[in-house]
Amino acid sequence: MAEGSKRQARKIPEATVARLPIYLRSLLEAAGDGLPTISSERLAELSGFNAAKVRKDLSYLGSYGTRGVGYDVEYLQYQMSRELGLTKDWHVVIAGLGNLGHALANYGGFGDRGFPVAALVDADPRVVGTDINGITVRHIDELDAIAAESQIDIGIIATPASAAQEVADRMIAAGVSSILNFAPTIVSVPAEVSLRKVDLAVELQILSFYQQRRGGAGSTSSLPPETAAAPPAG
Amino acid sequence: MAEGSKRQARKIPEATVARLPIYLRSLLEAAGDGLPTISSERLAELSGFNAAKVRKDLSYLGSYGTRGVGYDVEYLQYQMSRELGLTKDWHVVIAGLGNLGHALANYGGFGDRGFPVAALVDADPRVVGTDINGITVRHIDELDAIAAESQIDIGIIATPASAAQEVADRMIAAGVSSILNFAPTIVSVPAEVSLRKVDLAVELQILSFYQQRRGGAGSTSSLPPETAAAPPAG
DNA sequence: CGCCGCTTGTTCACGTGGTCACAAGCGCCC
DNA sequence: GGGCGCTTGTGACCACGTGAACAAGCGGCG
Repeated sequence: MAEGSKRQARKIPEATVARLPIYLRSLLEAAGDGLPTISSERLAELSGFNAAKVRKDLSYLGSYGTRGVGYDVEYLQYQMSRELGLTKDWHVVIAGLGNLGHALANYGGFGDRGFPVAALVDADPRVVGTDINGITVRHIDELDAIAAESQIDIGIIATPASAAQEVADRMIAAGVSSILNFAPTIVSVPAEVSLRKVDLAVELQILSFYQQRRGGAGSTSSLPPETAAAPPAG
Repeated sequence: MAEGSKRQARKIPEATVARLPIYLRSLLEAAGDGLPTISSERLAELSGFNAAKVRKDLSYLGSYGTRGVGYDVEYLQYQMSRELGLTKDWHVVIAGLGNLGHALANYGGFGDRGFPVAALVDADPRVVGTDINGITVRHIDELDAIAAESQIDIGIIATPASAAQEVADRMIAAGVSSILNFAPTIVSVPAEVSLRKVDLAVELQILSFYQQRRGGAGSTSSLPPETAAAPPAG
């Protein structure tokens, strides 16, 4: 069968992709204020970037703006959601129900934003069988069965570092092709799997570096840090 | 008073700074295995980068390697810790004791790595006064007093988005010059304050983008994402 | 004591991303 | 219906980061 439509798959830079969710959040804010259209300048304020970058980023999605007027908030919101793949729900499995995993499982913001938690898994028999936020924790050995019951799109690793690689391997074996890793260790995945990582200790250490450079308690300034993001690793 | 020593403050690229904590973690691993020295190639394996990048990054710290041999693990570890400002403890205050803040407060990994939690603050009177991991939650209005009692170096914002900016402002007023923001909103800080942000929803949406591009359930591959990090915003 | 292999540190070329500036184009007003 | 102001979209330039290739240099062996 041929490709669905004449979708030419314009290549969107990684740096731009990382900003799209921020734009989308800003658009939601603007829509909440009842604004029908928004200019690149205003969107830049809301998202924390500059207007030129906003315009260039949006141009990768297509020419959805109107010169002299701005962007139609609702329409741009729709197009951006579509581009980000947010028109469908992505089912998430959380592995590791320690402090962090527990907090993630209880956090309701995922389901609201189109990422419902479909399953929770752990290896500790004392945790397996308990209920968290209405979901029963199952053993990680059941991962294949869980994936067979319902589609699992994204795996979140909230285990200790020592277990992270094996958990990732099992997720991939079960058909998961996007992984978000919170464990403070390197996880290797094949090229067709996306991997992103969040490491709290690393973030603190980066802050520590810049704070020390400023002279410990803040005197001469050196370089201010602002977080960027890259695309997931294949 | 003149500068302490002939510290010439070589400029380390932001991208390199973001990798230093990863190298340091890899060095700890190597030291745990009892290795006296390590080559750039092996360090590249452990840290997930390539050898050329490792060598270039390390060269910014100085010529701490020995040709034909490699890098002395312990010495490099020390130099890197010093550069990252990890020779002293950085005291952390966590604002917002919801799911995430609670998990962060209970997570012991911070203190171990040189970032002891010095205080917890919240605005909710039902939370103020409770004990978490041996620390009593205080009201956010006491932030100035808390900072006066003991040095506070880094502020972690784990509040709802609506409160984030005000919390940040109060932290800065209390003398905090490094902030890690978990709230899904833009926070503005003056140039002399470092800001980094972690947004779980954004991470998931980036994964969603690449997964959709691959064809939903994974067929043709497009681009794999690997997380990068930038320096904190001033 | 000289040679040889190994690994670093650096240089160079390339690609990506960011910034600026400006022409194109749309809507409104007169 | 024509002109004018406003905002987009894009093209060119520049800085940064990456990747490879190579010379410099150290240690060990004969």
